[in-house]
Amino acid sequence: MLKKERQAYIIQQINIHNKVLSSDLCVQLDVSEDTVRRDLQELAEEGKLIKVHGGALAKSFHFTIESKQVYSLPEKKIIAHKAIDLIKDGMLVVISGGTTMRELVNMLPPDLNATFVTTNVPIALELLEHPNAEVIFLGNKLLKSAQMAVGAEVVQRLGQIKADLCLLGTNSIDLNFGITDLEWEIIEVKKAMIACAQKTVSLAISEKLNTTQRLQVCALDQVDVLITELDPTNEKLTPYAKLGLSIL
Amino acid sequence: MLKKERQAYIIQQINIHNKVLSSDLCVQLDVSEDTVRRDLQELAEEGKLIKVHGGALAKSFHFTIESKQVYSLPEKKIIAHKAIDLIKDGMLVVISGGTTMRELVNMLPPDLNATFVTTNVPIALELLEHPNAEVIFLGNKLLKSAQMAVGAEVVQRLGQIKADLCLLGTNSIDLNFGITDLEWEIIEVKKAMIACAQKTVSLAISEKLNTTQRLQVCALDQVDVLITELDPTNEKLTPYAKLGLSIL
DNA sequence: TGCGTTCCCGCATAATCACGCAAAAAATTT
DNA sequence: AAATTTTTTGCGTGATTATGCGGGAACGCA
Repeated sequence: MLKKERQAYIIQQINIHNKVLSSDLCVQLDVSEDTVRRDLQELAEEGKLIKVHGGALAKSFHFTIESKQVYSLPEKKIIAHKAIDLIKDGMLVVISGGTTMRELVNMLPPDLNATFVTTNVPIALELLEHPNAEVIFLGNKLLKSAQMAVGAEVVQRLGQIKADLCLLGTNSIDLNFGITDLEWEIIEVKKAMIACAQKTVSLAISEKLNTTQRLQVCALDQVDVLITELDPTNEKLTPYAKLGLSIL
Repeated sequence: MLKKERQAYIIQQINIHNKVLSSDLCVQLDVSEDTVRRDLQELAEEGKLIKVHGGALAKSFHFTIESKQVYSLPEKKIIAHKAIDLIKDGMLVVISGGTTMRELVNMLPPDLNATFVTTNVPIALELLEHPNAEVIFLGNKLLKSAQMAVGAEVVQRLGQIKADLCLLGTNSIDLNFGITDLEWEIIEVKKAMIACAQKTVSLAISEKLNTTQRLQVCALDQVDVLITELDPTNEKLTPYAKLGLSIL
């Protein structure tokens, strides 16, 4: 077996498992541990992996302490409060994820009698704490990064729903590109959410205004209401109002 | 398992729970307490956490925010530990709810590569924290009391699954009446879980032995393994062993 | 105060690593 | 095709690192 082949195999293994053990590799490749170690060292120098005692880790294997996002930002509370007024008794509400949404669910008036549809696990959990809310979770394979269910199954079942309201936590909103998001699987679900609801509401902190991500969820003409923590008369919002969005 | 991996896992646990216990970690990671302690010490020197007696705290730990983590009974840890040995790489595991199950999910070895199917929201959330587990949530209407999805939809989709293992949190188990539970909708789902799995494991604290509820989930002949916190040779368990159950 | 847990220290063991050297393999030149 | 150079590999040695265990000290709780 050629050296290049071996190293390619190592990279491949790293990509699959995010790690390799020297001891494993020297069995799989039928070479001595020294050779494996030299290979790993070379690959490490080329920046293709991180060498550690006993093996190597994927370059993407970095662990940082991300301080847990404080979800009691006052802005989010303001937004949540405004949005809650849109939810009336008897409504069927489709609700996405995000910390703002969690804040909203937490603040729901206890006597509200509404049905909520979500694919987001933490949101579902919060909703379960509500005494009167009926909760429908559309499940399937769960996406770790967003803690939500995604996939054709979810999209299809959203298509069978006629909702009154779609509450959309929004990462990025822009005059030209509309609402955008990071991951393909997420925008698929959000699209379906918007499509099934009579009225779509975008909840966004003002810092998310006029920012974009790679993938488009929908254009602004599909959004009916925009909620930020700002006063509706704020000049940052006037361009959005001119496009026909209701500002709250 | 590589040292860095272990430390990354510790950091992750800290990020999730704001704290870790050395005693927990050494079980989860399958290393001695000394090793855990040395890891914590290293990470503390790097400023990634705060070492305290018995474990460590997140750097951002606020004493005002007491994490509402339920104090878990040591019995449940023993049970969880026994059950984890049954889960092997590549398995498809159907898993019910309950605090014991949560303990189990929390203790899953980080390098385990398995797929989990559940209908329980808190369990799904815990599973999402696991670095390698694939999580499938079978959703539908959520039952507030059990924080799980129930209904024909769930049962039907469970019927489409061929699982290797069914881990069943058990409220009541009795020699005559088998496993019983409180609510109609729950037993429907549990029945389906048992039916779709090759092997059914009942996890029960010994105080649940020889108790009954109103509704039967299944007779004992459908249960393959019974796990309690007791020693398998304990006389309380011998009648169950005589019925053909494996006792762990 | 007393008891169980956790911690700290040193040591033993085993695994891993780094280095040099020589054999083997591959590539290059003659 | 033979000879020479270069690269690669395996092995031995000793250093380094990682881990577990025992014993005594320190800690925390009742």
